[in-house]
Amino acid sequence: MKRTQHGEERLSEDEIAAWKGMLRAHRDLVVSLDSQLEREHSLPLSSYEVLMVLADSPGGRARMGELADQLLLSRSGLTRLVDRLVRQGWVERKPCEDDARGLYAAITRSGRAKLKKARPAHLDGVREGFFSKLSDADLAALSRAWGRLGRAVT
Amino acid sequence: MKRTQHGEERLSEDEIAAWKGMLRAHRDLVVSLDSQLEREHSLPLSSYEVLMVLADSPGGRARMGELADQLLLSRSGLTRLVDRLVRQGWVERKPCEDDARGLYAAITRSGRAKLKKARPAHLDGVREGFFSKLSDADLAALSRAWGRLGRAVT
DNA sequence: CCATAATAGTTGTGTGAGCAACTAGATTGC
DNA sequence: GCAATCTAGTTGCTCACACAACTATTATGG
Repeated sequence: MKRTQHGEERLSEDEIAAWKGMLRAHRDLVVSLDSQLEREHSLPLSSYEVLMVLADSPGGRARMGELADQLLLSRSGLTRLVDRLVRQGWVERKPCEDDARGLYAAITRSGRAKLKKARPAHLDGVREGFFSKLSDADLAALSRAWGRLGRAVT
Repeated sequence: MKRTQHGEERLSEDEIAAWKGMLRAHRDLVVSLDSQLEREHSLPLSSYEVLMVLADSPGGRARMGELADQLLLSRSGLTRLVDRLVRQGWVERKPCEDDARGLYAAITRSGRAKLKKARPAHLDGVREGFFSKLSDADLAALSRAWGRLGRAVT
């Protein structure tokens, strides 16, 4: 495994494979999952993820800020995403008892129904495009790698 | 390593770690590299990538279509990205001798100069945020995993 | 050859995202 | 107990991108 040093003008073949491979794999997966959801359930991946996080949250609700953090989204981005979901009737905003500035986004009955329909297909998509192609050893190695990257800088 | 089956309503903890880990790692890295380039060189990552591909292409030029494919970008997206680079004077469009429909995007002298300044810092950023945190075994495992995912479907 | 279809790239248009500025409510400290 | 500050969320604005429609050129086949 050839490694390059600080300041060198190029990466090694090995490094390029690991790095560009990630960019491409990520891209291909996200695009394919998003278009599958859109095609089969008229649901963008971003909306799906909101419903999923909410459904798995206690009481089916979460504070706007927490939701934005979990979804790796800016707060304004989340505001508008939730707007769209509210328009569809899948989410509603609820006041927060102990902080009048705060709001909960809460999944509605109809949101749960939507998610119930979409979830199995989506998870199968992830299994098919990702897990099924990887061995146990691959998965373990990936988890280990993400753990190491996790302790981030800047 | 627990694996879930087709049709199951949830993923296992192990699966979630491997999957969400990739989403987060990718996101953190791209954001950090993009803002570093923007901060230190006023150069978005997307523009940097164009310059890099062109500089590494024979004759410092590539057909618009090929470029779009390499950068995982739509054709129209690339048209506008190249527009911006042309405005900066870092790239120029050149007619294609053997196909009057086609165009080359070609890196200019000033584009090469820009890249020369930005490249070491960017590569160090990748080394710091990615390679330096991973062992040889990790890198090999990642490459292997990307190779398996590569044989894609849909 | 000439009509039809395919291809390369650009342009019109809509959308989802971020940043900075804003509003409203909470917290701190003097 | 009230001014200064901070925090939660939204709104104004801009921008990069994708898709679909378009133009110009090349390839096909009858």
